[in-house]
Amino acid sequence: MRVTIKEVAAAAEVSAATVSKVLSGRGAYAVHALTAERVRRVAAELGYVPDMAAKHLRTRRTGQLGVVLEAVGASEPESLLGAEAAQHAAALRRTFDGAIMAGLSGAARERRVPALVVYPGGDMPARHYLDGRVDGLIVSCDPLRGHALLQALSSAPLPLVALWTGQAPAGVCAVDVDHQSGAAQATQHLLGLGHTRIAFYGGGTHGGVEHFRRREAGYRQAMRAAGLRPYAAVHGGAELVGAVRRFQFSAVFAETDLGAAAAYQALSAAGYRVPDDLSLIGFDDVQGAEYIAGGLSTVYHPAAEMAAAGIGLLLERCAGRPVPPRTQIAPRLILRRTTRRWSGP
Amino acid sequence: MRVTIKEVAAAAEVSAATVSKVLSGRGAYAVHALTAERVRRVAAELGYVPDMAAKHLRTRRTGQLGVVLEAVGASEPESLLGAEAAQHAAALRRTFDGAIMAGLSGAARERRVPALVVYPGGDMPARHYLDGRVDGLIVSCDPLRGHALLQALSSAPLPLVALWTGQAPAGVCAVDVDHQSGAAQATQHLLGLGHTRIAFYGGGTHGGVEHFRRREAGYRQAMRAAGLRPYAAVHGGAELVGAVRRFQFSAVFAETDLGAAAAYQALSAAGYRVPDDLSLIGFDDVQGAEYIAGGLSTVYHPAAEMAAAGIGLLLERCAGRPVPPRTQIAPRLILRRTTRRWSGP
DNA sequence: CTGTTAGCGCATTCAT
DNA sequence: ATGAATGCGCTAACAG
Repeated sequence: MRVTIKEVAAAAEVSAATVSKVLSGRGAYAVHALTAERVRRVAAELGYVPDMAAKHLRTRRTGQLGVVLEAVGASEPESLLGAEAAQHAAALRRTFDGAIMAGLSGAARERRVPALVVYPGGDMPARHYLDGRVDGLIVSCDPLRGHALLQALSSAPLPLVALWTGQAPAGVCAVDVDHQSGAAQATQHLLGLGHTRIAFYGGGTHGGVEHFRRREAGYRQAMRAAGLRPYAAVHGGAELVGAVRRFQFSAVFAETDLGAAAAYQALSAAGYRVPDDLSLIGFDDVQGAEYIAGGLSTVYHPAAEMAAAGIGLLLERCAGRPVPPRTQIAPRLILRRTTRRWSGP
Repeated sequence: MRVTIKEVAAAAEVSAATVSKVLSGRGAYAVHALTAERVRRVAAELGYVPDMAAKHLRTRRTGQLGVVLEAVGASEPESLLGAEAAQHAAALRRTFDGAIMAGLSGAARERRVPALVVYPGGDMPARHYLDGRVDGLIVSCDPLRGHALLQALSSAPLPLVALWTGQAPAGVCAVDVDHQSGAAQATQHLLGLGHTRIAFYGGGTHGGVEHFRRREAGYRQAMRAAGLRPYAAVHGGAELVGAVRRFQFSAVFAETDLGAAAAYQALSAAGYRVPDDLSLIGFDDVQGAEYIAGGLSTVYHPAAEMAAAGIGLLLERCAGRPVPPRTQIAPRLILRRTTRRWSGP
């Protein structure tokens, strides 16, 4: 059987309350230094480990955070996305969920809060997060879906932080990557290289998704800021090749790295060289980006940083402190070998 | 305040004990059908949610599983791997952690067990998993490290399942991908295509790592089974090009997809065409593999399936049932466009 | 500074 | 078939 606080108390010849004060009180209670020292020593000798279940019951706090990963383990993506896009999206989401977990890991470990990963199953309503298991919830929304899950969860009287979204329900703290700024940075880099005829490659299946809309908005914003008229998004390899011919594009900004890889394949097949004939830049810095098109320049997608920020915010909220309702994490440019100064036609 | 079992009891005009029997007893107690029905209805009306902390304290079981991700959030990889390899490894691990989480997700959600993700921090010894938070532990070992963590954890009197390893300490259930079989499949595929001069590309920084050793073993096994003498592993782009010249290789099996991407770059730069001059096959099916070398044929790495199997095994152990000490998950070949029948020199 | 008392919400005897 | 009593291990008041 496990050793309890009582046994420690007996061995240290103090009361259980004193042991509790020493071992768990945040210094709020005054205990004689020698007594405290003795208690600690005895506890260590006995291998005492406080029982969390009992502590939780008493304090009504678990110190655990719930992580709701909408993306990972999503069950019916096909119906929303179409089969081929679904496979694509699944791989991407896994990657980002990995980054999310990494970000949570760093932040949560630093602060010593375990994260309880709960999965939004069909029949697992919001109430199930209210069973006293967690002190707060961090929700990694699937940008490819709506906000239904978030909506459902937001009715819960728990501190809530939403990841991957800029527009959370009232009372929910939203954290997102600043897609627009990232896209603007990419476009500005191309502009700074002397390109003016810059294509935006994207807008296909993802059409209505917030993130991709904002990437396109970043492109348009940067173009306009440079006094240029943005081009309409082009999607599909054949269409891109056609558009390059028609508009004499000297650069392509693809809304994702995988899009950039597809663009590169189409362009190469059509005889264009990157970066000699065309500069190419992506978004995400996915694993392997270094091998796309001989080393894809891209925008690093700070998913892990976003997750870490989310944990920080959630803990603030759990502590009852106010937090900003919206936070944006800025991506940054990663320059490799697919962009080059424009040297004329 | 939350509604407790007592309030439900009062509203349903029964005792708290009866409510407990109805709502949580596994049918072991006899309760009149009508009473039970009334209790359930009242509970639903009141929005009663059982308090987990209290339940855990009473039953000494949490229904939660601990997930220890050694890879994600690993803190000092550089010292073990060297800087450039570390970056490489970090990206890879994030991907696989994503897959792990996806696998856990599917399995755990299905069985309605939340997973508590805990991070192996420097000062978080095995005892910390013994505080009654979890019923069992699933440990995703970092193949690039040793078994130190697993060793430390295995002293805990908790059901333990180790992922990513074939050689767990006694009493620990080990689950791994069958790297050797995967590598043998890849090599056999090449052999079936008529290739006999097949290079194994790998063995660099990863030299001593179990997984990569087993991939090489798979290659050697398949070669020998075909009556051929395996070649020594070659590592590095320049070395590969030299070896291709010297040994007249017609095919290359790379121990990882990223290795295949690097091999492809070196080979292309040296004027070799894939698959016209050389067939190429990788291992992992990483995200973007479809864009490597125009569509890399590779071995799918069933990380998610492994994780799912691990959860299943852990739950069996938690239930006290016996489980096989070792489980191997078979990878499968994914054929894309980098392998071709050998048509002579 | 320390000990005593009193639950937290629930599941489980044992009566009835 | 149901209810009263008991305690899981711990912490928070309060009294000394």
